Amino acid sequence: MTKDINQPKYLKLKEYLKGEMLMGRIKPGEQIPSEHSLAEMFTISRHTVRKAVSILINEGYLTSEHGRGTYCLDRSHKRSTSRNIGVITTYMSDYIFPKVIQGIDSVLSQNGYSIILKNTNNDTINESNCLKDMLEKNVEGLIIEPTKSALFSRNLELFKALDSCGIPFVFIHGYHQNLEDKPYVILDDAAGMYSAVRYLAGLGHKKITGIFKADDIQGLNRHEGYVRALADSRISYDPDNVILFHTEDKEVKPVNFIRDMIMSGSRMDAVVCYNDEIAFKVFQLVEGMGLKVPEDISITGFDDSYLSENGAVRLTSVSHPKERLGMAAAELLLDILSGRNDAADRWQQVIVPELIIKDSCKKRQ
Amino acid sequence: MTKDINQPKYLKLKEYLKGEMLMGRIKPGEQIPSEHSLAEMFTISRHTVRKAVSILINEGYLTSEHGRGTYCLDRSHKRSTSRNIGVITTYMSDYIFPKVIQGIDSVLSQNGYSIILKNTNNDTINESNCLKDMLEKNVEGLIIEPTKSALFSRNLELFKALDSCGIPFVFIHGYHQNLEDKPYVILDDAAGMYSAVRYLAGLGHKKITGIFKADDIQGLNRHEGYVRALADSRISYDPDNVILFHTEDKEVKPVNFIRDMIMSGSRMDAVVCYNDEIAFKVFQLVEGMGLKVPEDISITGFDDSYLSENGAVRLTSVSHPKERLGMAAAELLLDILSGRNDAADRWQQVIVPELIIKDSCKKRQ
DNA sequence: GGAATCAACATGTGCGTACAAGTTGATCTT
DNA sequence: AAGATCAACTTGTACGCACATGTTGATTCC
Repeated sequence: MTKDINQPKYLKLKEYLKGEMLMGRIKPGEQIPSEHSLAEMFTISRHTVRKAVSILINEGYLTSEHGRGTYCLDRSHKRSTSRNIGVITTYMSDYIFPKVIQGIDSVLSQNGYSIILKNTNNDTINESNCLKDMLEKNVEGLIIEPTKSALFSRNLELFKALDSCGIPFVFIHGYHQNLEDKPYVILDDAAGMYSAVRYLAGLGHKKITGIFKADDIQGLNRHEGYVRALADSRISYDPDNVILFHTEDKEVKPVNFIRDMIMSGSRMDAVVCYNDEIAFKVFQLVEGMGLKVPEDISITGFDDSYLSENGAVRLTSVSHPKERLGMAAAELLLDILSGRNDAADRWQQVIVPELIIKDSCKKRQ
Repeated sequence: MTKDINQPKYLKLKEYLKGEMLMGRIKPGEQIPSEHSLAEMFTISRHTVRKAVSILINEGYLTSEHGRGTYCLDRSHKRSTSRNIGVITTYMSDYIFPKVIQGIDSVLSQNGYSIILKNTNNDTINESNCLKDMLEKNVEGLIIEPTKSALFSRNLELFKALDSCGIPFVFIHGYHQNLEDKPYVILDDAAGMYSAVRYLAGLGHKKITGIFKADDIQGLNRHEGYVRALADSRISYDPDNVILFHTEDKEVKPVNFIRDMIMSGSRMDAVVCYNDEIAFKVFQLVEGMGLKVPEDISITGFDDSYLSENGAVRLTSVSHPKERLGMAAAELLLDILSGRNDAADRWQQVIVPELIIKDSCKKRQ
């Protein structure tokens, strides 16, 4: 090991900095002196400092942040360079998915990443296969809409495998209850449903039927908001007035239930629905039975989708910032990837939706 | 994916050089122009050239030898069986995209492939970047919805590069006119529009306004079907009765035109629209002006999307087997990949759509 | 007390220059 | 003809300057 005294200056500086880091005198996360001060310290030009630093950035020792400074990186695991991010959704419908994926793509593609897309069709076994595929494909990170998130995840081992491979992941829309300490970006579903029910109560409605999805956490949270809003409105909770459905019977159970309730003569004042898809089905059913919305029955949806906008009656719905949600998840993942886990207070992001009042609710006569 | 036109100069040069190499205009082993001459060619400083070159050296594209020159490296060892298929669409909207991607995914995932998804936002420059990305990511094949397919493709070299890398691709929805010998799966757009116009003529309508997109081949073909149907119905073609629009003015031009025509007193009997999005906009405009659909004006859409189903009046539209189209493209690509190109007679698939008659057209009094 | 502003400082981009040092091929010398 | 020399090219190192752009925290203003 000959220490060539005639090394170029930029190599000398590079070796010095690398040595400081390898010996632990500069620790991961720590800021190194600014380019200007390094230039002064070594009596070389800033240009030469930048050359030394750029090599160390390329070798994965440093990272620099515009306007802030240059920082020592954690080199415990070497980075892969596939520049691919896996995205696992539950569905690829025209309902929420397109805008969310647009948001994700706009951020990722701008940062040179590509999306590998998979969907589970809300089936736990498919989720397991998707995760295995992603592990094989050496993606650099994952954005996951959890499947059947109301239940404890059966794929816990696979998520742990992601951890041990150093592949970070961000949940979107919800999270598994046994993975609640992981990063996620979700809506405040309870608050959204709360505002819808409070609004209907304020219009004088007493018998407010609720339709909720029972196999994902969004459904449970929306139900919780429903319960809280009833209590705060001094309306007693009636289990017979609540319909819980699963993915498998979403096409039939809600409408059958509402039809039976109306035909048996016990008509409700209003229906709050898990989402616009259900609300739209209920709307079509009610109008098909000769009743008028909102004159006879008020209806609210959730997600503020095209279904709430394009129909014969515009549905009052709870907003869903779909694109923003996707962008937030992508940005969070990129932050984690770049080692900026100082953003621990941004790991769990909850976006509060708003009630968008349109034409499907009316004061009770 | 927004393509920043204000890229730094060194990035522009980097992208240029990378593109030349990916397209095979600079071959492995070949020497690139000297730093001095590149600086002259791009009227930038040598310093900036060096910055661009140093990035490409780091990425493994180039190697430089002191005193001799800088040379293109062989990147062939990068290729392997990734089990990834690239999918490039024009948009990621909720309109047609979700069902097409569902169809593609259902076939590909069943065969163990994953989708790498990108979209061009119907911008040729973005298409170029998407193709370059895909070349780098060693996908095994590509499904491409062409961008601005009415024009000759400006990315011919990149498509040729795909060929020379042995990466097969299938066009969907349309094809570039200078790539018409490549495999594709498309709709018979002319036949679809023909049936809509013939139907309206059969209802007694004489003045049938047509709205067509002029920058993709679907629009041109639908226009052609319109022209043929008028001729076969013995209605003379009136250029003032036809509106052509581009991606960039789709939001304003069609509706403004129709509004002006109605306000100037020259009302049309019927409007055939490029797609349901336009038809829905026209529908909202017409009703907003106090006219009734279909009593006063008949309207047809195209694509048989949710927009034709959920509105106050169900729009008569031309079917679009979105999911089947995606599946057909994926199956064709898999056939080509497995070497079954004996199916040369299946390389160009044209699916004939049908007119779906609903409630937005009526016999002329 | 909170919002807006701004100066100081960080990195990023880009130009100019100069000279060092390795390679090549033509020319000169013997 | 063989070897030395040298001019003309290449890339490598190093300096200087200017301005753009992003971040931060102190200050000011309402």
